[in-house]
Order: sequence, then C-alpha cells, then structure tokens
Amino acid sequence: MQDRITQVLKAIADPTRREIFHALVVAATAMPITQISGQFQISRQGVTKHLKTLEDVGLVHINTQGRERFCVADAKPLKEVNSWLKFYEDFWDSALDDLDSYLDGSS
Amino acid sequence: MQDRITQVLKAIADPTRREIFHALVVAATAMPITQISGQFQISRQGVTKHLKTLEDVGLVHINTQGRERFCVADAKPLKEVNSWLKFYEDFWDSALDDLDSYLDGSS
DNA sequence: TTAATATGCAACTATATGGTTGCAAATATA
DNA sequence: TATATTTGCAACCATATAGTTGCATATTAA
Repeated sequence: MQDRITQVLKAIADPTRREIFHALVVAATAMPITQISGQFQISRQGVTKHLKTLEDVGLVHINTQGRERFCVADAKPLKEVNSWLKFYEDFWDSALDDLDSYLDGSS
Repeated sequence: MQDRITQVLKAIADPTRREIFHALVVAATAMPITQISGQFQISRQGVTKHLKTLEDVGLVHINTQGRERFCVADAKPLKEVNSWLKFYEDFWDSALDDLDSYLDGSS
C-alpha cells in the first residue's frame, strides 16, 4: 500500500479524474453516476472506475439511494497536498537565484 | 501530450521522485547523479530516470560539468499545483456540512 | 407482470510506469 | 598510456492504469 499523500496525488494526477471531481464540486449537489457520466465522453464504467479511485482517497463520497448512487465531492483530502506543498513555498521564488548563478558557470 | 499541470502532478505523485526532489531541495547545492543515487536503494539508472522525469517538468535543472551532471531542484513548477489547489480551498472546510446533512438521509 | 433504468462485476486490451541489467562512451586520474 | 569514474543508451520485465465491452442484478415505472 502507498501512503495517503501518494494516493491523493495519484488520484488528482489524472486529468479526467480532476474533471469529474471539479464537476462534482461546482455542481454543489449530489449526482448519480449515470448523470455524471453523461457529461463525459468515456463510458459509464470508465467514469465509475474513476469515481471509485476518488472515493478510495476520500475526494468523493457515495450514498446509495434506491437504485441510484449519489456522489458528492469532498475537498478535504486536498489539505494534505497543500501541507506538502507548503514546505516548498519558500523555495519556489528564491531558489532560482542560486540556480541562475550556478548556470552562469561559476564553481 | 498532457497539459503541464498533469505532468507536474504525475511527477510528484511518485514517492521516490518526491524523495529525490526533497533531497535536492534541502541539499541547497547542486549534486551529481551518482552522489544522489548513493542516497537511494534503487539503481543509478532508476534514479536517472526519475531525474529525467523531474527535469522534463522543470522541477530539476541539470548542468553538465566535465563527466558529471549536476542537478539542482527548482520548486517553481509547484506554483501551478498551488494555483490548482487554491480553487478548492474554499470547499475543503465548508463542503462537509452539506455532505453530513446529505448522509443524514434527508432529500 | 413486464419493461426500462441504474448499477456492479468481470474479463479483456493497450499503454504507461518503475525498475532492472549490460554495454559503450566520455572524462579524469595514476 | 592504462585504469577508474560518471554517465547515457537500449533492451527488457513486471505491474499498474485507463479504458472498453458484455452480462447479470436490483430497483422503479408502465
């Protein structure tokens, strides 16, 4: 098994999965799978698989109601990604100066 | 080809790659490949492949000096991930209330 | 009861990915 | 010059991943 942050990053690394997640976030309402899959070109089963991946990492919660399965987005797991990123925040502006001087051919 | 954000996310979705990147960031100095690979269990070629992936997305810059290839980390591409995340920041605390009421069985 | 709808399960395919090993080439050192 | 070091290239392997299709099942509607 992989650690949580790896799982979440893998989940959002797929563009289709990000689109599905985004659609659910902006929908602001729970949507059954068929309705979601109607918004994408790939097959319903393809969408279902992506939803399963998203559910596994907690980015989507699914609630069965009769024959339908309603999906809602949950952005909470993204906090962990944000925490990981935060460490590098200090570097992504300053570090390049060192790089530039290095590439100048010094040392 | 994939879009930039997807490439960056895929690059950091691998735990070994994150470790290599992190090692370079904290090293705060350029390191030749062999020296980097000495810090990991996988083969030098394995590390080289990861470095190539990191270089492709701009998270690492490589500068050849004689027979050595010095690698430096560059966190800049992570800004894009941060921007992507930012949109969901508003949701990752509030959204769950809706979810909870939903899971309560209403509607 | 019969028909339609929403879904899951399973098998399958193609390709990407993380890793390895062997070898050749370039550079540095003795 | 001979040897050691750093590296790239290429082939190879195992597994994961994104996607498909076909079929069975459960629920709802006619």
